[in-house]
Amino acid sequence: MSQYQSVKGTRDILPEEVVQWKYVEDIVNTLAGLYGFREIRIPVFEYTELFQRGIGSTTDIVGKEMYSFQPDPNGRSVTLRPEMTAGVMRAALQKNLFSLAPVHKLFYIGELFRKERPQAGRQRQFSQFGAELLGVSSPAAVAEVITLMMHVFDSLGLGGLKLRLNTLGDTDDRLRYREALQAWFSPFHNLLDEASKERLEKNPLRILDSKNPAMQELVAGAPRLYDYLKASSLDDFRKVLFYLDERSIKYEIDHRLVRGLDYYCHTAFEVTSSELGAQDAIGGGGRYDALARELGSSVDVPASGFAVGIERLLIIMEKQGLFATIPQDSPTVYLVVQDQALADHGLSIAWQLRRAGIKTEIDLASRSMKAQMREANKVKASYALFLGHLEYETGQYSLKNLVTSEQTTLSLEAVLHFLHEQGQSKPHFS
RNA sequence: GUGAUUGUAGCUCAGUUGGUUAGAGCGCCAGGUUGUGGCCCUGGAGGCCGGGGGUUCGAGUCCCCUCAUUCACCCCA
Repeated sequence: MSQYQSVKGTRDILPEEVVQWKYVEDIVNTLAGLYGFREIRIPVFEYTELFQRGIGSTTDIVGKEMYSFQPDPNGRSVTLRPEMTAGVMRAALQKNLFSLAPVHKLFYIGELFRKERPQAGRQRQFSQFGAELLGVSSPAAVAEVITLMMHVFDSLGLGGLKLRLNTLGDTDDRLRYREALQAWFSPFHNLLDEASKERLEKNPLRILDSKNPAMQELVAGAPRLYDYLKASSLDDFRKVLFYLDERSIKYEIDHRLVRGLDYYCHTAFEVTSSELGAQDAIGGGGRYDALARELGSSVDVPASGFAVGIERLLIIMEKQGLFATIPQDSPTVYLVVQDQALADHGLSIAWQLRRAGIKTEIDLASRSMKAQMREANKVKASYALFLGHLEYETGQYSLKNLVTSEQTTLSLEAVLHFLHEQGQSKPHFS
């Protein structure tokens, strides 16, 4: 064990795993593009107030999970981003994107930081991809965002996911419901657990999705937000469901689904997987019409978005054996050099092959031919190209197909030609 | 922040009621004749048994502390 180890809740992604990450990222890039979303990259840290305003000071994220610090003695407090939405909206407002066009469709892939106790599927540094559709208040926008998210899951081949939806109504609806909830819970004040008591004051809706069985029992009899929705809110939600039905996207309606962030309104959704253990949410999102105003915008910017946890996604893919289909990035040629005397010549040939766009591996440690062959086999090279003294003198090289074990003797030009014919060369810079 | 769990070679783990030089499999390295892999065989390197203190003639094995890990609660991706 080395003296230093990675910080609690962080981990290294080694090359074998990076392949998996890129595979996922490629699909995200492709599909987001297919739906007309363009990538945005924003800073990993922001002024702390952005998150306090944007996410809500009553949330756990802001209350106890942020990594905040002062960049200099007189500086304002800054915070490592614990989520993306607030930052994306900030960027859009700061850059006046809405004066260029009323609608912006953005997606992102990036790392987030929350100071939580690590456990299965939860780390202090983790990654999400997500999309934000800004400037559209139609239920079509949420449907669009959900559809993209589910399309990604589908393309990756994930099975056994459950999409749950709820509607939180608009501000009026929630205000009236909030009062109704407080009135209903008040007589049971003594039965509430610590967290719920606090929520009763600050954000009674959050009592609804408590995991505490005792609370759930209590909640079962509580009034439903659904019954407090005005007609237009109800229509909005029904329209979302209509779109999902039309696209054959399966879902469940869950009246207790509230979501932890204050900025949501109308449709909220969450996707869970039974493969994940206790932290079973792989993605979620919803509509957040009030966020822009909250951040000081002078105009309304209705918005919808989702975020998906990449580490959790990869856990599911691993468990479902979905990595087998990822193509291996193995070399085409392993150049086997007889001995030290030919090492420099070997390097020269390797360089020529690479210039020709042929993925070539060579042993820089001058090990025995046997060792080189074992290595060639281990890295799954397609061919071994032998450079011995005979080849050096005659200019005729032995090329061995490592799958069929067939071996032929060719000039270097013929080797290049042959590999090009085989489609083994790739586009390159020259 | 709370609770529980585990901590022996790079990895996965054995290590009996505390008793001599701490083991296996995989991986790694090198060989198995003269320039060639996968299988097989042989050999080798690699462990202050997480760290500190204590009990004991003697501790990987018992006790305490500490650090780390993992899982769960809270909450979220």
